[in-house]
Amino acid sequence: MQKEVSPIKRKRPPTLVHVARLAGVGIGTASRVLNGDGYVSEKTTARVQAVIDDLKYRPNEVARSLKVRRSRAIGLVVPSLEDPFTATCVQAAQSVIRANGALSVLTFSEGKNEMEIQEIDYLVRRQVDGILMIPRGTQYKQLMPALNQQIPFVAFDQPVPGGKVDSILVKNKAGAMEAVTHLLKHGHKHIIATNVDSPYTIVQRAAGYEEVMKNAGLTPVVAISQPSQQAVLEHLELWMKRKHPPTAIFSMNGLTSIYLLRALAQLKIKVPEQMAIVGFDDLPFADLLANPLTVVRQPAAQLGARAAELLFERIATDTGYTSKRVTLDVEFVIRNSCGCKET
Amino acid sequence: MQKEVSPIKRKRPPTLVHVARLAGVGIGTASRVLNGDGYVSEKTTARVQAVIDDLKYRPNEVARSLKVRRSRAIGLVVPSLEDPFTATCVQAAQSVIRANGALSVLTFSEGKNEMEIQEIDYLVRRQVDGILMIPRGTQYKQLMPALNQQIPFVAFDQPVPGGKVDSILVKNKAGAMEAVTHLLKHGHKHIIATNVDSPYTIVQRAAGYEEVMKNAGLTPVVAISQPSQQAVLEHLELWMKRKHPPTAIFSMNGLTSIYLLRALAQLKIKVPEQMAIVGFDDLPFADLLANPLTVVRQPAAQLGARAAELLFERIATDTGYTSKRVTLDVEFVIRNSCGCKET
DNA sequence: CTGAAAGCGCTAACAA
DNA sequence: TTGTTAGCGCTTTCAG
Repeated sequence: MQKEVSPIKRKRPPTLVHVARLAGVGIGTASRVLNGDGYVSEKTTARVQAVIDDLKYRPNEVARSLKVRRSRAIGLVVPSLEDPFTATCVQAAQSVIRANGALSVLTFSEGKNEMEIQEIDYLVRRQVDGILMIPRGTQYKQLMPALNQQIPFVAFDQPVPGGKVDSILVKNKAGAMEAVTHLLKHGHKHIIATNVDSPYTIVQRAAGYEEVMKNAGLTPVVAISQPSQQAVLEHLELWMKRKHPPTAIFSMNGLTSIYLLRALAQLKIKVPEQMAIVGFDDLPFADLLANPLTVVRQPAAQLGARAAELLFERIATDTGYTSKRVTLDVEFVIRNSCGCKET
Repeated sequence: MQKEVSPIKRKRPPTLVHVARLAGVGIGTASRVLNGDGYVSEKTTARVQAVIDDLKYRPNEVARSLKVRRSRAIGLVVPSLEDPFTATCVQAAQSVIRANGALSVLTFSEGKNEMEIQEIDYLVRRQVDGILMIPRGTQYKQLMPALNQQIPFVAFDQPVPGGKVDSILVKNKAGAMEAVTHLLKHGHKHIIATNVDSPYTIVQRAAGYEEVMKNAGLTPVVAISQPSQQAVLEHLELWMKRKHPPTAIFSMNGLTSIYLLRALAQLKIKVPEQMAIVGFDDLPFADLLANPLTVVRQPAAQLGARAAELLFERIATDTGYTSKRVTLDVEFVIRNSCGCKET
């Protein structure tokens, strides 16, 4: 008899063997009624089922996973839940994961490259059936070794550069162009684009901004600050001291918009009279802000859901790695920080 | 030889057996170097390690879990990530879970009782080592059968009524009392308390409200609306038509505050001049709102972290079920929706 | 120090 | 239809 070593003294839960014995059938038969497949006579089924109910038997999914070499678990790695945008994506992804009978294993990368690979590695050891991730710097060459067991993978929000990886993205550049064009219509000449960080999506948005500015014969200015309230404030003060201070700002993500709005309030710069703002990424209660923000809204829920769906498709067909790219439309939501009257 | 049945055609990743064979050692020895325990000579260790690196071998955690009967996974069930409060709790809990070398399995109950039990049942089958949950109606009698394998369990934000369950809570009643007392100081006589839902926490807050009102010789009015913008608006319209319309509202949770602020804006009721507001639960950008909200702030991150810590403590000591209750302090944050000048 | 062997709980042949 | 058997990949005695 095996001696109990762990500090866990609880008695062991019933197994299929117990069920089979009590029902007076073979373990194979018990398994069959459990899974509802194979041929089992009605009476046997009933008898086994009775024992299962009686014992409150719960099949051990870990054992099942080991045997069938599929865990029915999906790994989900995102930078953090701080950004409501991410929370929405995760929630939507989890719904489709759960609907597929799988469970989602949630992990955070803090947007750090090392953590991204480390977490993937961890998930691979846990034998997840697939991984969904918002990458923030992971390159194809780093991803592949981590995925050496050839686990289906889908990136969303940002792609993994350098190789064949499926990704679900939004129209970053087009959205940015629409935003900046709108500002142009309001007659602004000195528009700067800013952000607190500069991953892929921001680069795309900045490109859209630059293109529109150049086409209009204006000089684009992209300013990236440190991600802190203080840094954004200082940055803003500097800009205002210039010969031609900006009259409009294109804020390239949600968090940046927040910092900016605070900084503007501190410097008592009126929005939109003294400074027009258009942001990329909507905020939860943007309509209730002192300056209702005009934004390019990303379809966050759709993004997460589509990513999960694509992953399951890959798992089902086992198509190996492809580089399918789905690009979702964004929506321009006019409130009044851009100078438009509120509707 | 086993025929491959699943649609998965990928070749199987290396196992410990492969490692052992290639290193010319026994499988037990390979396992020992893998886990760094037991006595293994330096040279053997080196040899095995070399093969591991070479093969890019990744230990199969599922097999390990089955063998040692511990999964190093913690189940996390929350209503949804919609509320930023929950997102913060989850994020904090995940951090301590990950720091303990475990992974977190995230699941949503949508606040529905059936789903809560169903998800727990599911997690139990997956052999999680413990469960962390924000219960929304689950009773002790329902929880226990679901947990029949005696898995450590900690509730947070809300307790599980009717039995011995550890829980981490916040001072709902005291916080509410502070909020209402503050409103009283501003001279209000007609203060109503409202919410869009009425689970445990709200009942506690309402109790605090009622106590303060009664002590002040005033009549408490608790109004619960349907959880929709429209319903809240209609409710508000009705109140305003009364003989003595409220001059102040105690909004008992974050989402309700949002709905209320919108309704107030639509009816063009000025905050705080015509209507003072104090909310329970802070909002992410409450300071940037048109009416910076005075709130009772809950220590969301601490709540999630403490819950996870308590769970690991229970797992380590396997103390069985107790009914430890930790009650965290809340913080009263004065902005200006209550009538105070902004600082 | 190291190898062999016995399972963890379950599924999927394969016989009966 | 049903019972038996052989593992899934790993840890942990138990001998050597």
